[in-house]
Amino acid sequence: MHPLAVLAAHAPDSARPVEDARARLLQAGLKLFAQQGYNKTSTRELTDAASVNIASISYYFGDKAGLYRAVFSGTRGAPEEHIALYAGRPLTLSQALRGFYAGFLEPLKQGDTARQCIKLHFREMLEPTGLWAARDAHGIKPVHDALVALLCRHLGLREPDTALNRLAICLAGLGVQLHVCLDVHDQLLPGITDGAAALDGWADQLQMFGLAMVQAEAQRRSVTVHGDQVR
Amino acid sequence: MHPLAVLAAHAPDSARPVEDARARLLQAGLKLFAQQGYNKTSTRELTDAASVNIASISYYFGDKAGLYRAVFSGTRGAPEEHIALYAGRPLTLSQALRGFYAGFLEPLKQGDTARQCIKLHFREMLEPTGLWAARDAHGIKPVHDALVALLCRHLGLREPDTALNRLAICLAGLGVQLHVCLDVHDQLLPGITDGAAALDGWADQLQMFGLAMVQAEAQRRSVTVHGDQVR
DNA sequence: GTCACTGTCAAACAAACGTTTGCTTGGGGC
DNA sequence: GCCCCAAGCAAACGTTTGTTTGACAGTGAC
Repeated sequence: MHPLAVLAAHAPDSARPVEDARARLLQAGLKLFAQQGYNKTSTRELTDAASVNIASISYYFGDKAGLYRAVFSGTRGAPEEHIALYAGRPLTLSQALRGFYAGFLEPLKQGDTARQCIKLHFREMLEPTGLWAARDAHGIKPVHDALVALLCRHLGLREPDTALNRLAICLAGLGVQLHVCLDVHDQLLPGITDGAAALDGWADQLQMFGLAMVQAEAQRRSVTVHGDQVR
Repeated sequence: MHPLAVLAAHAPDSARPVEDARARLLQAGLKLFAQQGYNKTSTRELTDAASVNIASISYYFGDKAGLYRAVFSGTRGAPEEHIALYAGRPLTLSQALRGFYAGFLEPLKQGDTARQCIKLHFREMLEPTGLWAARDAHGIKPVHDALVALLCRHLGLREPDTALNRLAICLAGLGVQLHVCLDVHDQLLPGITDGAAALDGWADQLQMFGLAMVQAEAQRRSVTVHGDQVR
């Protein structure tokens, strides 16, 4: 190909990229790191996807780890953290659970970016790179504690015991599993998490299941949870 | 160090290894692949852990992928597959769920090897290497189908619908999440999955929660599941 | 003794990796 | 004119990756 043909082909390109190389790198980083993890993503793969030179990573972020940190910092918090909004308020258990699971489902309603952010967070949670300093800042413990406090209040306990901790783990697990196994589910039953209607169905059912689990635990303790009822 | 010192240090070593290099490689492979995945595990790391020469991988298994396949083939099936034993038999729903979750918990009662086998299976399920040919042979779909069939029978349905599929996903999800988040849980609440007594507690509670979820779904459909009761 | 075979070893291999270098470009300030 | 500086580029750097090589020691058969 004639050298000038390249310039000609790139001519309309130079009008398009209002977003600079830095932004494109962050975008490609989010996509690729979420898709295939940190180690499996090479620097050349990143710069090719972003259509920038290899040296740009060093130029803008110091190194590959710097890019990862920048990508991770730019993402919103994990979905479970919605619980903080509901745990402290005088809502019924049913309402609190609704909000809890809505936090998990909301990112699925939005675009690819939101999905990728969540995927990256779960990746970091299940297999820490060590690059993201926050030991528990991306919030497993505080979320669990909030959930435990909520359950204690509704079950009339002063202190959580082992069984209540297991209940909290299982309640959160329903939401976690939804994201972790997302690809598996979609391959097993295509479209089971696609569309707003399907996600609303999930919200209804998760809320119902969560409530049923709490009430089963309450019944085991011979305690009644007032204000709610398995419909 | 004097060259002969190495020989002297290795002298008692040559008496120890009744297990040959091949077996040690398989052992190290299971441990490291389960711990840190395929890509993060280098060949030198493997041969160092197995105390064999680098060339041994090529000699015994052809290449690194061959070693991985050999390791994976040597592991027992995933824990969920116990459901096949319970789904077809005329047990109560409660008994079937007991058996289902027992399948998840049993490997935790056994030694490190069993834990590593399970970890490797979940790794392959959530993030396929592509080296293990079996697309669904390590059994997500058949397990789901068996669970769905079981639920259909107990809920009096001819054909599964979306809500029932979601129920099956959530039931299995409780068991899956237990393994996937094992390290997270142990860091959050140390010892929550340690010891036979704790695992029996998990079995009781998972069975109870599973039953509660099924019955909540039955109630929503205005159907009664006879023979079982949320205790 | 010689041959073939098995197993192990240090050394080297090409390829891919993350990173750095030195140079060029384009535009604004003086 | 000049200098400066952000931005981008091809090329190379040194390391690590997975793999292969050729030599060496041990063993049993003939």
